[in-house]
Amino acid sequence: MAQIRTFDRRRLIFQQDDPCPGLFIVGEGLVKVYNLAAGGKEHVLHLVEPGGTFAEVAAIGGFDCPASAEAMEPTICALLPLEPFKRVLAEDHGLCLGLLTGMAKWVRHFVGLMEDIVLRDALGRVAHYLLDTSGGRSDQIALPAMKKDLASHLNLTSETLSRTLRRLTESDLIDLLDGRHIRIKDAEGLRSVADGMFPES
Amino acid sequence: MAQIRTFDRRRLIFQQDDPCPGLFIVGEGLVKVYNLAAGGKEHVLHLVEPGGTFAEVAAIGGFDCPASAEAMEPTICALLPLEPFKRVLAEDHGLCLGLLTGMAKWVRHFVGLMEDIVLRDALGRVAHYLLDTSGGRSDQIALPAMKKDLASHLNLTSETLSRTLRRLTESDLIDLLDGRHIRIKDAEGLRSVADGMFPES
DNA sequence: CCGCCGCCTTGATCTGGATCAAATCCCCGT
DNA sequence: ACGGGGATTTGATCCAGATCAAGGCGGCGG
Repeated sequence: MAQIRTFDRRRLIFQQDDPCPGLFIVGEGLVKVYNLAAGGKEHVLHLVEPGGTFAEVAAIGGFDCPASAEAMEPTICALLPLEPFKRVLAEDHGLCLGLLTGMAKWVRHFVGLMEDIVLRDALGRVAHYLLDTSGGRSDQIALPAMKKDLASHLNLTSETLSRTLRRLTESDLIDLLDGRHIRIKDAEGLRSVADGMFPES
Repeated sequence: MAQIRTFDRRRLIFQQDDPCPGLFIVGEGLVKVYNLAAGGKEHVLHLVEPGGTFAEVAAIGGFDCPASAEAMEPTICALLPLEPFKRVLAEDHGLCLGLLTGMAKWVRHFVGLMEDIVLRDALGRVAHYLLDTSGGRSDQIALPAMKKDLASHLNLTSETLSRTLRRLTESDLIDLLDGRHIRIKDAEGLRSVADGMFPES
């Protein structure tokens, strides 16, 4: 029922205000979902990794795409077109319930991002992002994308992100392993920075 | 099946991290849904007028309240407690579909707010808010709440909101009728300010 | 292996909006 | 009407983070 779609690196998948083509599920690669301001500034709403979906909200709500999407790496997606999706949705109550709770979780995550941007300063945002991304699982974090895109996600410039990571390193809260990997040295301390404390050193 | 609940002015309805009591529907009054930062700064997520609902997301997703809610005026709500709500939801496919599209619209509105906060400056945010609130219907706008709460919703201070409204007035784009009412004089011009143009005068 | 181009870091400066500080205004209860 | 307390306006100053400006560092194609 679904189609397979492949996209080269830097390929635009859809643009803001395009009619919604359906529900995408990422199989491989990385997709950046973002908005553009009049002046050209970009805000990265969501970085979608394999297993994630995008364009669900527009597909369900029946309106045009509220953002643009671009493949950041060679990417393979399954696309479930709008009509069959709506048909299945109208029949399958279990699916409907599942989507509802999935959407609720997604909204909550999104409210969290908004809170970060509005209520935390740069240091707090980065600290909170690192804790969230590590998931408490491991103290080893692989950044999902280029730093400039992470910075945009957190509504920072890449310069500020760079300086902020340096500050956290100098306070012995994290280690910068290489450009793409970070180790959390002091999760406790990082948590207090995320909650507005000033790092000691 | 639902209970009626009344709240005095300034009465806290629930706090962030409380277990979700269920789905609220406002009958009369005004409810402020907001988050607090560590340092005490407040962000108004949503101002709920009669006919609106709140706490839906937590009720559906089954997690704790992601924000706090306070009655801004004497307020009457219907509260549909969690258990009966879940029971109905599990049985009624039509309701489930309705909630799903309602939630999608809400997410979209919310993405719009995020876009505003991240991609527009103070002038653009206020101009866009005024256009959105008028709905193109009438050129007469009744502000739903105190200016300091509107300012917080747009991630501004009340001082900046005040100055911004003055600038728009001096550019002949709006008229300040009284503390609670604004008339749009030049919707065209306001739109271009919202899209990043500098007001002429 | 080399060269190039784009990302990342670091430093210097600038600025929009926050913060601090007064007046006023306005609503509401007495 | 009167008084009081919070809301709003207005002015002066401050500051976190943006912007501007160089280097430095990879990674990839040839």
